[in-house]
Amino acid sequence: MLKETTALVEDAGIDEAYLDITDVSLTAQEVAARMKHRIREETALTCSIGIAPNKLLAKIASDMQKPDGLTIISETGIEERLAPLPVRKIPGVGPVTEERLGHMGIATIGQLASLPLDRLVHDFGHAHGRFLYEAARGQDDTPVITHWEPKSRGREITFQEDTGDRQKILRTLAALSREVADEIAQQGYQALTVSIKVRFSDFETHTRGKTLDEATDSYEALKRAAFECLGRLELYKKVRLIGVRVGGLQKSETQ
DNA sequence: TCTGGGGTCCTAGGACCC
DNA sequence: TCTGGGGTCCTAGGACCC
Repeated sequence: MLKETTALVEDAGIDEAYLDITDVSLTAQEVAARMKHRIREETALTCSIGIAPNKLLAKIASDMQKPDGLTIISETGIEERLAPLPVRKIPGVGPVTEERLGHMGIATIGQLASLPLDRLVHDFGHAHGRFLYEAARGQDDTPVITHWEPKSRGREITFQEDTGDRQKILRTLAALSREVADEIAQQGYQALTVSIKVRFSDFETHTRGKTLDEATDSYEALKRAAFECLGRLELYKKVRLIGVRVGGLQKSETQ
């Protein structure tokens, strides 16, 4: 349905999307009204829409009036609109970053915008520091992405009861490997890396990974690598969760 | 708030090569 | 032989998003 408006749609999860309506002849308000109408008609659900010059601001805007909202952030006065909002309103600022900023006396986006770039890069690393600096100013030049290739595929499962039963863990790991192998094979991918994840009953989490000699979608090969990874972890506590993930996905050349 | 499952991206250290 | 710098790959862990 969204594509009737523009082909530039980025799928952002099961119930979110970004639309680039730069070249749509309707006004943003008209687009929003039509979308709300159609969504209500077809699903009986409301939705919240944010309209802004970029994705970051559109996302923030969409969150500003939650159910059934429509919020527009225009080119002018962006920093003034953002300044009073809590830093947590920035998508990409989670509980950890919020807490760290809090210790620095930074609670709002306006306060964040007062910090120099080098301070943020020093404290948060190159990418995240720069991201925070730009986000505080409402800057975001990332495009609406209409298509991308998957980078990894995984399966994980939490045991009904924490377990120390190694055979059970191995059986589960094999089953998960089977599911992952089948899925990538069916989707026409081969994987170059395999990693496993183990979470203990106290939530302590460890991963082990291995890069293969060549990409594969073979269950046996992926399972073997997963087992080898597990062998490099000492299971000294009961296990709550086990997972397998394959990465370095490449399109299979066969057919 | 927690703590289920599927993802992405980043960082840091070490190995290795030129 | 020693020293150094830069680049890339691998691995483990963590933050964050839906």
